[in-house]
Amino acid sequence: MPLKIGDLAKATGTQVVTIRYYEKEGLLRQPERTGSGYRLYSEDDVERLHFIRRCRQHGMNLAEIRDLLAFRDSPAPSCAWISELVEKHIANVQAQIDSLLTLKAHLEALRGTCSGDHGQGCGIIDSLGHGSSCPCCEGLHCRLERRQGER
Amino acid sequence: MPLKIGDLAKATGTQVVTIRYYEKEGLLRQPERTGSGYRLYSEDDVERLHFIRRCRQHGMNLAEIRDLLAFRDSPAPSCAWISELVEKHIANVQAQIDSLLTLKAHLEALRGTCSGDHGQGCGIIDSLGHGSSCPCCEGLHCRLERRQGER
DNA sequence: GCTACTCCCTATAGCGGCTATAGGGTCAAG
DNA sequence: CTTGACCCTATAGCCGCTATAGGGAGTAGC
Repeated sequence: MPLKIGDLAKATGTQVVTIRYYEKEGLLRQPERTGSGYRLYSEDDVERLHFIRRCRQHGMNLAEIRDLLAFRDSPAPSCAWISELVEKHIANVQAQIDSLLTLKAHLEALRGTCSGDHGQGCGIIDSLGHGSSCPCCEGLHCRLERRQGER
Repeated sequence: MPLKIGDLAKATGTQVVTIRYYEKEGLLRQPERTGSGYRLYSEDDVERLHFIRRCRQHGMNLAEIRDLLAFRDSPAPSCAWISELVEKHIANVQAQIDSLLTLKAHLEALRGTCSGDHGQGCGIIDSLGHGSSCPCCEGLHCRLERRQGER
């Protein structure tokens, strides 16, 4: 027995609006409709949507998923490009990781500039620009005058 | 002598349109104008934009940068929140790294499913859904048997 | 029957941080 | 006096949703 959109949403952990969005984008096909226009889905659709969600979790974009679905629907002689796609994603993810590690190092250095040594400037603001000085560590140990009415 | 928007762009490695966008968003203030309406910038503006770009490189969003700029413009008694902001970003970046590492492991597992052992299914498509099988490794070494008309 | 409630429908706009496009004006060099 | 590089404004588009408005359908209890 067919599922309504809300059932499909629950079955796959997807928002109802997102399902309609995927349909509009051509990832899910036009479903059957009841007389009153309600969408009706089958188990196949549940699988298809699971597939899509899993791809999304792997950081693929909708265009890539469309390609994978097309292949799934009618396999072509070669799927070498699928391996390539996965390779590309691995490289991509690795690049993001590298960049985030660098970023983290920078942020930690930034944090270090406000460690409170002997009345030096706070350094966070200084490090970000290099001009005006932040008063926060003007006393010591970078801690907190209380400031009220700060959001 | 004042800079035109293109000069500022070059000096900071920013696109001209992005500079105008920052102005519209209230990160850069309304600059002087020539008689014919060209924007004119000073060295202060160069520094300010450098500050902004550095913050962006640290993954801060425009609202956060607006707050930092307001502080820079007129320092308040406490900047504890700045350290907190940096801490928050470090945690955030770490979370992204963790999530990407997991993702990478998954993608590598996915790649592994198409390594071509002895006629097993390709597994990439299989692993993403779990139903239809990908013909790619049906022979061996993940390459191209023909399969027609499934579903 | 009526009401209340939950679900469903379409259409449109908004998010962030730009980027692109259209349709012009300004200015210095050749 | 034309070419070409620069500048201007205004508006729309990108992605992957999410939110809002304004309504219809279906079911349970009175």
